[in-house]
Amino acid sequence: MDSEMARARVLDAAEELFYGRGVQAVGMDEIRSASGVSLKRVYQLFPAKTDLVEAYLLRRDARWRADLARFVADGDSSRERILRVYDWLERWFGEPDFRGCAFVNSYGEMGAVSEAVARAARTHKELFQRYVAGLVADAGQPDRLAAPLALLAEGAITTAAISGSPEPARHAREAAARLLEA
Amino acid sequence: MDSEMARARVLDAAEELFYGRGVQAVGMDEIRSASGVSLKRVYQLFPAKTDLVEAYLLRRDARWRADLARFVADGDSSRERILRVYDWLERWFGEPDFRGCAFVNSYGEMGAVSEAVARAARTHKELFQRYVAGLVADAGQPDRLAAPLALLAEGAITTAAISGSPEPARHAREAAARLLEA
DNA sequence: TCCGGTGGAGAACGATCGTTCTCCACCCCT
DNA sequence: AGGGGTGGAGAACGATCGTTCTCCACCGGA
Repeated sequence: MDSEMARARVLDAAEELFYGRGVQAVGMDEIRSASGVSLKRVYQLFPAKTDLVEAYLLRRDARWRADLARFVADGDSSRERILRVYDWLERWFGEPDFRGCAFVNSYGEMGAVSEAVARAARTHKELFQRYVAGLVADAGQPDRLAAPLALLAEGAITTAAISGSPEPARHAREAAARLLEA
Repeated sequence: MDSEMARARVLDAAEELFYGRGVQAVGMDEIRSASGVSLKRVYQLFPAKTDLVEAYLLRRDARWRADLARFVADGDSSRERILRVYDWLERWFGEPDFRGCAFVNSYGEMGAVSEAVARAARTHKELFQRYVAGLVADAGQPDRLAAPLALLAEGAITTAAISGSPEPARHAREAAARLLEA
């Protein structure tokens, strides 16, 4: 198994465990056993746990936004594409291992104590807001709609996570549609 | 110092430390030194750390909602009172030690591993949503507005926490006003 | 004045965890 | 065939932390 492969396996295991149970609740030894990569190799690839946490967040950010953008791009009109953001959220909320936003969770857990985690969360949210702003601009809608549309999505993620129901995505979608009408 | 007083001091210290740095980042010894209550007494009052965490969340929920309701009640009209929710959030976001929603943070940190924390977060959010629904009903607005108004508030809290800016409260307020117009 | 019990200070214990080290098997190069 | 270096398994180390225990000072009642 080459180094590329080992790295991917470690990151896969880290993502599943960190996201599913929280960063501090998962020990490095558990990542070793879940990934099948020896502890020595894990520490060669990621010299400290914080490096692994950072890599996990960066990779997840890229994949999350790419998945969202791919789904949204299938919309027929620019207005429809905005609303498809909430459809995608609803699908996400329905996944059995959905547990809210990895960045919000990590920020709540370590944001006060780890500047790297805080920065990763800030960057992720900023890129999401910029993406929404792009959709709004493409639809010829006024710029001021971007922030509330992002807030609705953000609120839906948190509410769905804590309540355990995907319903907030539909409420957010309806409200977004109403904001787009005016 | 009687038992009531000791309990209050411990909870005050726990709230400041747990909210400020996260539950797992704070040791019981630090709560002892911050509260001035001996470790033995702390454990008499709260037999385990989880009991202290639960008491912290319960007390914070009660006070948070009471503070909000007191501020909102000063609004002149029922419509104005709904919008004052976002004004109160903006004041909260501006406080120097604001670090997001204690329940969202605790849920992200321990929700997957502690059913008590998950339940406290669910209850808190449910009571907040019910409170918003009451304001909507008082204003004679349709019930379906309650959920999106709560989502805007929820999104504003998370976004303000991570971005470090109180601005999301104003965006949420403007969007809420627009939803109330239709 | 003695005494039992309450409470404080802090050491001690046991577990967990991040990180490193030891020891050994394997394998490519000459 | 021999040797050096890579990698695996897992023990070991040092720190932290939740929780308990020890020892002692104090204090109200006989």
